[in-house]
Amino acid sequence: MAKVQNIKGMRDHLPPAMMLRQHIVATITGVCERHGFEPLQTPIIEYAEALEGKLGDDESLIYRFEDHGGRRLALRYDQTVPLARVVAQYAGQITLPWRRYALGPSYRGERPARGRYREFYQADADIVGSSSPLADAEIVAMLTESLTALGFPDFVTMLNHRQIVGGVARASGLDEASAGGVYRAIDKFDKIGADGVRDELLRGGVSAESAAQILALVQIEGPPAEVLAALSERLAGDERALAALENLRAIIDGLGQMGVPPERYKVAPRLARGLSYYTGLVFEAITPHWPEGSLLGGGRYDELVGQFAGRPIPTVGLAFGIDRLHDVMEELKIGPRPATTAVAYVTIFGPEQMADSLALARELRAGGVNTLISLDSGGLGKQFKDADRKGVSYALVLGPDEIARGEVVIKDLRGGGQRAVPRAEVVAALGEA
RNA sequence: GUGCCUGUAGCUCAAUGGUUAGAGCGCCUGACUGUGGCUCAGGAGGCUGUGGGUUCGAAACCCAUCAGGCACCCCA
Repeated sequence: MAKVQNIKGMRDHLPPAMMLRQHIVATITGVCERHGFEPLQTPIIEYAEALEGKLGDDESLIYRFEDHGGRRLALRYDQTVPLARVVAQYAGQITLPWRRYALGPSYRGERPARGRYREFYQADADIVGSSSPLADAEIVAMLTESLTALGFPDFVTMLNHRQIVGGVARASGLDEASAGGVYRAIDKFDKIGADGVRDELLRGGVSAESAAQILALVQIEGPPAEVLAALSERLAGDERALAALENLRAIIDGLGQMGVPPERYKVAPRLARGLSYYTGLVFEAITPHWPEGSLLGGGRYDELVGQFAGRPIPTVGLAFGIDRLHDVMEELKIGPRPATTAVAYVTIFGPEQMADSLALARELRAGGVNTLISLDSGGLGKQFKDADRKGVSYALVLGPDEIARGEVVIKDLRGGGQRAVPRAEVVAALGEA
């Protein structure tokens, strides 16, 4: 007999979890569509070649295999590479700038942990073909709207720019090659502290003097305007870093004008982010309730999309990790938690009343009320118990007396109590309840 | 991928190497032939993750394997 087991790092989502997941998805796609983003879906499988050479060190995490024809294929690693492929492949049918969102599973062969799985769902939202700081700001605004709508009480989005991070490294006399180690070290600041970062930098061959400078830059905190001012002072000689600071300033202005609450974002020079394809803005939303890491992140990547198209196509975007959002919401006990999809449970008094009950169920459904019909006419007690255990809020009774009077009894299984309402008013009564 | 911890009923957990592996919750039946939750009485449910080994004897000790958790790594 086959193993009764799912694959390591891949999960089944039973109804209670699935209902929360669908709420998360509906909330996020709602925000996307209110911003005029268009949906896109691509296959889970891509040519391995399409994914290779874009992820830096972690290509070993890609699931690869051969199909029956010997083609080298791979499961997609994120939604970004397929986006780049689509933009190049359908260049004639897509008008830039293009706002699109995509929802679906991606696969990484990592060691699973809490909030991190080998199969995970992402909702990806990107603005393709614009380098305007307004595009960057809109993405961050959508992130803020989404997390707020989901009910996250206290999240903050940390903003930084890759060329500021690069400037930090350059200011310390390091070349691009050794910069990667510097990014990784400072990215861990919140986890291992200043001394931890210093140790790691020294181990990586950075001089004590440079390490001290990097640490000083990275620890600058305060209101965005002040942080930007302090950074431009320290990075004064670095053209690219100054341009980046100007860009970040424009993005932050945009956030203000879009009405993003100031307490929801801050400039954080220590934010680096691992993915190597980011070129401009980088950001991560964090909450104190999830010390394991970020809720979601993203940034600007002006070169990746162009790799397929053969010309630069500036793009900024973000990825919501549905699984991670779900895990955190589960832990914080936020979000709706319906026990089932049905609101009403229509009992069947007996064989004589079955037709009336089925007709009532049909009326309720036509009126937009999710309705469960009993499969058992063997006693009301049993049916009430069934309805209660399913978590349905209202049980409806249509016995001989009710039918004679043209009424339906609505029994409130949550609060207790019951009342008789005229048959014609049942949908309205449940609608307002 | 590396290191550490864990795996016993549907769930949460008990059980000095020694009878037939237990409890709470949940589940099923009944008390209750037009009314769930509360109460009471009864009942079902286990090759102790899997496969080897040590031992007179293993849920417990050893090895392997699978799965989960934590740290590293990285990230959604």
